Amino acid sequence: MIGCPKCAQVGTIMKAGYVRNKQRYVCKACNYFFTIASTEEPHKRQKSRRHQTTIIDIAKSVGVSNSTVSRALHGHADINPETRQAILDMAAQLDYQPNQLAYNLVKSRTNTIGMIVPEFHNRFFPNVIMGAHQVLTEQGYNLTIMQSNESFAVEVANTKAMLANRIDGLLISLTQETNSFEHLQVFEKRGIPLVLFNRVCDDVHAPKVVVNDFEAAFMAVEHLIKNGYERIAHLGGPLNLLVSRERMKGYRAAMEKYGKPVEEELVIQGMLSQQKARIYGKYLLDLENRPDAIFAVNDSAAIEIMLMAKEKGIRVPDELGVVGFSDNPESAYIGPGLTTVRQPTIEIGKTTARWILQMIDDEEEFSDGEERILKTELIVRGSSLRHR
Amino acid sequence: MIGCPKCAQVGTIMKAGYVRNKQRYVCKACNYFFTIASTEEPHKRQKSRRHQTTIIDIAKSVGVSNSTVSRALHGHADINPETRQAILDMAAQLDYQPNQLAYNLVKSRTNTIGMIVPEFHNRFFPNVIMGAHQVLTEQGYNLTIMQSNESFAVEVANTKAMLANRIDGLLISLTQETNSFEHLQVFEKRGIPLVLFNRVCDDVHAPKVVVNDFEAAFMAVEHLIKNGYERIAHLGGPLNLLVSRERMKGYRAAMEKYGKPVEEELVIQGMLSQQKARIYGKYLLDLENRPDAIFAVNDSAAIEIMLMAKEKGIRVPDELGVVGFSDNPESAYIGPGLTTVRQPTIEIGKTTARWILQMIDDEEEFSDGEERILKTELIVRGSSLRHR
DNA sequence: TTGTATGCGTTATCAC
DNA sequence: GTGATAACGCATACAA
Repeated sequence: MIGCPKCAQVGTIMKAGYVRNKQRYVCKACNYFFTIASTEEPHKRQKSRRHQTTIIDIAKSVGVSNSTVSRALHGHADINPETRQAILDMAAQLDYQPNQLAYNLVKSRTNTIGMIVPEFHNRFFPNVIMGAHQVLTEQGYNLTIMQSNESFAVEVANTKAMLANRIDGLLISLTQETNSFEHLQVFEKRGIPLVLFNRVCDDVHAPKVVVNDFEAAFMAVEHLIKNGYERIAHLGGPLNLLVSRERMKGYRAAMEKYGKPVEEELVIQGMLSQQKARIYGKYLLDLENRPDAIFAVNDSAAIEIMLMAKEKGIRVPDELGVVGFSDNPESAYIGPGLTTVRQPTIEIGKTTARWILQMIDDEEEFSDGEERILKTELIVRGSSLRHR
Repeated sequence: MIGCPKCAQVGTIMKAGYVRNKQRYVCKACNYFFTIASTEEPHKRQKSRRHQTTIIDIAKSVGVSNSTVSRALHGHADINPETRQAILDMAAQLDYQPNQLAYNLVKSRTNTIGMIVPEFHNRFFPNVIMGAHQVLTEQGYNLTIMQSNESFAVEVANTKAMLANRIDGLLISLTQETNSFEHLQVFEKRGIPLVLFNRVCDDVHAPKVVVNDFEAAFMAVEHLIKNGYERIAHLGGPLNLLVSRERMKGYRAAMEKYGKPVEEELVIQGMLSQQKARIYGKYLLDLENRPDAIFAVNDSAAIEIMLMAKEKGIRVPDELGVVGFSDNPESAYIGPGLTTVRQPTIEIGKTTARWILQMIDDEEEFSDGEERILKTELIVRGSSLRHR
């Protein structure tokens, strides 16, 4: 029990916070404040087993203030080269590792861009990541990747986490399920740059990077038509995905342009899973009056079709033309080769990354849904070249 | 120009810091300190255009202290249900988003696991990521992915960034170039959990998750031998990769076991690029006395071999058996099908993730290089089945 | 050129 | 049940 240094009373003393690592007390009797150097417990500093050395440690060791250390570490001007060197040496000696968390907190920016992708199953998103990663690292940004796993709930959770972690910008490609967009509109509201790519939507005011799905689909179908196919089916993706809708439109437009009637029983709109592809494929191939060509919304589906055709003894491309979308690696190697649409995946990544950096630098206003449309390329292989 | 409230002089006033958000001044004439509520500029708070609402804002609005708000937000006990609800409502109304940075700083943990992979070119790492991601998100952890791009320098930079961002643990697969390991030993020194996978090394005391490369290679070569191939070449990877060395050993062991002499001109050790694969493949196929089978260190190389064989009119599998490693998606579709070794990629990811979580929870000591070895599976396809 | 003091947004300790 | 206030580690405006 301690007594008051002023009125010498005992039992009237209570703690009153800390001052410079010393316990501060107040005497209730005489209202006198005083401190006592906390002897047995040097409060925090160096307390925890795993104390990470901080700039304060360096400052103490060198005998300067923490601000000087901070300046030295950041190569600010106006600093004595000798102190500076001493600080740098001490930092190395103490194995100093800057704490990015503290830095970010005080700067309220993280130099980190977030990216949310729906899946890692195909080459598409890994490639986009590679492209974005390259641009971002060149500019000194980190890239944090999350995966929504085609689940709306996970996507929302991911955006929340990104927000909480105060990323400087978000690149996102939506899930198949995503039909509501509040979780994205938050970014707009808070002025955090946002760029959508590939799986985009019209309900959020943010730049979008896409490919010319409509044109690509149009060209793919046109290619089939020019190769003599007449009754072309379309195995499409879920209609809440813009890309599916665009490809569907492209299909219909091409059919119309060349005067081919679209038989609705040959047009399917569904999910993208492999299982579904098999089911729809079977349906199409088992039709009494089966199509002589199929334009599939992606390569996985197209490949399923080709495998089933083989099982059923239907010859590709003579009895059945097939065109896919995306140019998966296996498409070059299967059967007679799968004709498909190649997407500039790396370029998509680079473009989205450049755009968001620009938004950050320019503090550019959210554009009213501006779109950048990258060009695809039709890769013609055996599956669509009928031997006449 | 303001005058001194005490001596009423003007022009003797200078700023002297802030006190409770008020500008503090001192009169140089009479040495009197005083403050003036900064009217036009309420200092910080709400100053920045993009002020994020904080718990303090909530506290003020509700009329309680920030500690109460903090407790309410975290569902602590001992809080009046009404105040609690009021706080929650206000939080929603003000669109409060917790600042993870501040949270992390004070807790000095981030709930984030870092992962560094050398490349995104093959399916391997994306799959590992999927596995790890699943386990980590289930346990409430975030996963931050970085890519070293097969560059040692980038790898070192990445580990530094991870360190700076105070991740709670690191999962890493090394680059082909990595021959020194100080950047990893730092983790050990600082007690940050570290797990190596796939591309591991013996120079750092950390758990490793690998597959049975030796056995797998042994079985692959054994399979070729049992299918009647005699002079089996090995197109190996760079020897500083442990996986390459193990596969090489497995190859040699199998050859030895079955009394096949290893002809050193049929054994190549090199880098993994596609270009190199073509060069080495050409060398092997152009040999005067060319091998009748090739065991390649990965599928990309094996596929290059198959393509070149086709170009040269060498029939696979009759004139040349080929076995790869990894089971890339295209391997199932090429030519007669590529026999290969399937790695449990998803499981690798899950295992590394589980392990690092365990290390975090148990504060487990760094094990002395303990290893977990997952099983591979030989996928037999046409490329190794000679028609006798 | 260097030091002082304050703030970034939270949590946690302790007094009440 | 609630309120002060000290950290967390760093940057920086001002003062010196």
